[in-house]
Amino acid sequence: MPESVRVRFAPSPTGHLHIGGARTAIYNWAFARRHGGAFVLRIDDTDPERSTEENTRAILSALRWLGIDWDEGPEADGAYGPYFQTQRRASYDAALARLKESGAIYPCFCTPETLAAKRETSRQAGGFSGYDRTCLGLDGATVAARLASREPHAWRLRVPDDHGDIVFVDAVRGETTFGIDAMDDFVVARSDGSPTYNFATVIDDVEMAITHVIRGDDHLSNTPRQILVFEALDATVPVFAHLSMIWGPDGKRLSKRHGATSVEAYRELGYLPEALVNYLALLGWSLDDKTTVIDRATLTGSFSLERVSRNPAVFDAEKLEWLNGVYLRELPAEEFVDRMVPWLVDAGLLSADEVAAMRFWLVELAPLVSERVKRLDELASKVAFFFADTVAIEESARAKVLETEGVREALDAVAEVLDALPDFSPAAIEQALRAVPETTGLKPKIVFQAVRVAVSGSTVSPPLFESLALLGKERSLDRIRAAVSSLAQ
RNA sequence: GGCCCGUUGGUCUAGCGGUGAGGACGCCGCCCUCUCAAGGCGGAAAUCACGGGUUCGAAUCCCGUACGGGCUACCA
Repeated sequence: MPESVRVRFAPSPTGHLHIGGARTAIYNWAFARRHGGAFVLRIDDTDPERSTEENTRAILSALRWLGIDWDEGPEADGAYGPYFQTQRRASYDAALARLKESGAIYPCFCTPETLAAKRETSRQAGGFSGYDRTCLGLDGATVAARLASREPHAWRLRVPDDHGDIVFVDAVRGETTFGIDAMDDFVVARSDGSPTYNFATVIDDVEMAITHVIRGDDHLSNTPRQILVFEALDATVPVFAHLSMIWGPDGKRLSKRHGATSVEAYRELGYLPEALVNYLALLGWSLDDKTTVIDRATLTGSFSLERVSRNPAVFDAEKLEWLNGVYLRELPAEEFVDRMVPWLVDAGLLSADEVAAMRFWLVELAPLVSERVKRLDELASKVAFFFADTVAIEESARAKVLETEGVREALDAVAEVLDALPDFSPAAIEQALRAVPETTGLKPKIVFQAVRVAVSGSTVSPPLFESLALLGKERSLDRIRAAVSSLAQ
């Protein structure tokens, strides 16, 4: 690429960061990183009704959590600011003045009511339903007089009469053509002087020297209009790349009724940001014909618009879960502990100031559970028995496992054997426990399950011998003996 | 209505004129195994939306049709 790449992500702070928006951000970011360019974050906060500072903060924090860093934008400065549209009004006004000067735009005094009525009738008749250029036909004196009388008016971009069809090469869709006949003189400035979206966006992209506009499919039809603005401004038209939508399982646009849709919600559900980024990157882009697990470095090193898919993608929560499990398993124990601790603290299993002292123990615990969860939020219930003083034994587990002929005696024997162990290591425990069945006549599995239930309260737990070792001799024995006495008649 | 865009197993995708249409999730089975996972092996699952062309040859190129989506605002 000749000039240095500059891309932007321009969310509207009318809500939290949506999964679809996150994917757009990821693609922009990865593209910028890949080409050594700049990733600009711009806040499209021109809708005063719905935009809030709180949403802006939430979006920034979601992006940070994902690890999507921006080179310019809020809290990052940059030479092309300000990065909030509400602070860029002077730019829009200046551009408007320039276009008035050049005659590229003209005032329109038509009222919204008459426009709506005309639109309705022409649509009924079929065919073109754009503006009929009533106000373009006004003579100079009339316009001057009506302007002078401060009659309310919007400003419209005049589509040049000699303009051919609008053709551009979309980086993901290829050549796309819009017939010029279907283009009407659209409004660039409202009667209150404020710029419309299609105008403001272009001014911003021009002034921020954006080279590639990577955005959602829903803007594809806006592109010819925006190209007209670039041309009126005599600015270089950037490369456009339109991403298809993300759908829910029913083929409809992803929305709340499909479940979690915000990045924040996935964080709260116990997903790892690297897994979410990987999953989203793959939702419409592929590295090759076989790679599914793609780390950040690979993504930023190999992302390309050519490999972005053109069709809409259904969001598959199950695949995301699987991928999250993959990342969880790959985490080194130390790292896993760092991610796990907040969840355990939140669940009240330990307090923040106990963590340092327990670190070594937690690092031992990590591998026992890391390959048994797909989300961080499953952790607390799986390890709770390690932290409790006593365990509540599940009724079904008691009935199915403990109340079996010979189990009481076996547990007695287990307690005795374990008590005699000088070394309470997993290996020693295993050796000792395997010797018990021989004396009781019960199958090893039966005995192991009985110990598992006595100690963890459930028929499902992390590996038994390691768990006993981690729990410690004393607490293990207490629980086994408690189970025995609860069985005594 | 008009204008654009899209269509490969249930899902995400590879493919870019000649393939047994490959991979991943999910599903099923077997193995491993102290439970659960993880892992290993194997399997079912795609008339490449449909119909016409072009070509010796089409999932791949062209044209229609159907279905889905977007835009068509003084919303973004």
